Amino acid sequence: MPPVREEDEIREFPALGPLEAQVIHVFVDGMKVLGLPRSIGEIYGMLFISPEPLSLDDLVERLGISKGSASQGLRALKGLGAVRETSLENSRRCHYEADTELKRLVGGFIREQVRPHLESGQSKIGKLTESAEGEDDPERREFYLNRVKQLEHWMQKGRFVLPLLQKVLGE
Amino acid sequence: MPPVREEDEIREFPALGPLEAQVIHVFVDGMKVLGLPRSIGEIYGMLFISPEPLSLDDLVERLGISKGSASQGLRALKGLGAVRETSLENSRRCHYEADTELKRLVGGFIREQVRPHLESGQSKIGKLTESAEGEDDPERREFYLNRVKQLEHWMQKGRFVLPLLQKVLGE
DNA sequence: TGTTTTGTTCATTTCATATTGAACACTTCG
DNA sequence: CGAAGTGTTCAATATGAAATGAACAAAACA
Repeated sequence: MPPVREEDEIREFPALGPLEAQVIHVFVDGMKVLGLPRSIGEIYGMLFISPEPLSLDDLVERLGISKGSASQGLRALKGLGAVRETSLENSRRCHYEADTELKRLVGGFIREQVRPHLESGQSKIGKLTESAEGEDDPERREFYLNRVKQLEHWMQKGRFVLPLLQKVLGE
Repeated sequence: MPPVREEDEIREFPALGPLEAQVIHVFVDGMKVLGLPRSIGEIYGMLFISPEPLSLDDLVERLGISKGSASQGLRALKGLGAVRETSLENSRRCHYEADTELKRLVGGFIREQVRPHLESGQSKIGKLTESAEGEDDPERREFYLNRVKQLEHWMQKGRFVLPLLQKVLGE
């Protein structure tokens, strides 16, 4: 497998300059770490490095993605509070710009991506105790109940740590 | 689409009791959030809820996964420090048990999954400034340099927050 | 009203990644 | 030594999530 040269990466976005392409790569990687699709990274990166607000069709052209992707990506980013709509005068299209307040971004991510999973885990764990109680062998039952306790303890830590994170990262 | 009943989920693991199946589901979901493959969640979950250490073939049988998956999954879990090898007497096979110390788990995850990405992002961002300097229009250049600064600032926060996380979650 | 612009939806396709399983290496035993 | 037991590797495959794009609304014009 030949190594990927930087030029190759940049040709990925024929409509963009090197800086824009590099920034977008950073965000694509970042979003991947957070479990978000690459198109969302591309869109946010594009808006982040654009001095002017961009319309949906701007994104479609510059990134070479479909209208569907752009639409869905923008919806998700709005949900995260990562993108602001601005109604530019002398155009009836909607234009978007990146919101760069870390506190808001972290908050949105936690609200949309972390909390739901924590809560569903929470409810799953709630049902575990009764399953453990059903074990006949007392030694095993003890072990199982301990493990369930452990899980509950971890969840507790999780709930404790989230607001802390928000506070620390809040500028 | 008919709703998934709990029985259906449990039939997924014919060799397991309800408690084991439920616990494994919790870990599969959890690992998915962290971006790790389901087989790793299954293996760790199985070990977590097993009172005795299990061999590779135990995992293959009980979870219904391939030897290849089990082997690779165990390797990854060892890398994360989430699994301990114990050499059981009267068996020459290697047996494994879950390590449940949260501090160790968080540390392993940060070391294996988070740090590498942070560092690659770091180096990418390092190269951005020169690209921004290349912009001719002074107003745009100013904007670009500000955004790059912003990125650097975020990275800094990230590096600052990780050890804090480890400390807070350390039992 | 009909037409154009703008954006959304969702069945299909594409693509990245996880999983498989057969071949392989290494031990241990007889 | 050969045979059986144990675990790894990796090319091929299966799977699931994301991207596509055509059909569809909804609004803005003329």
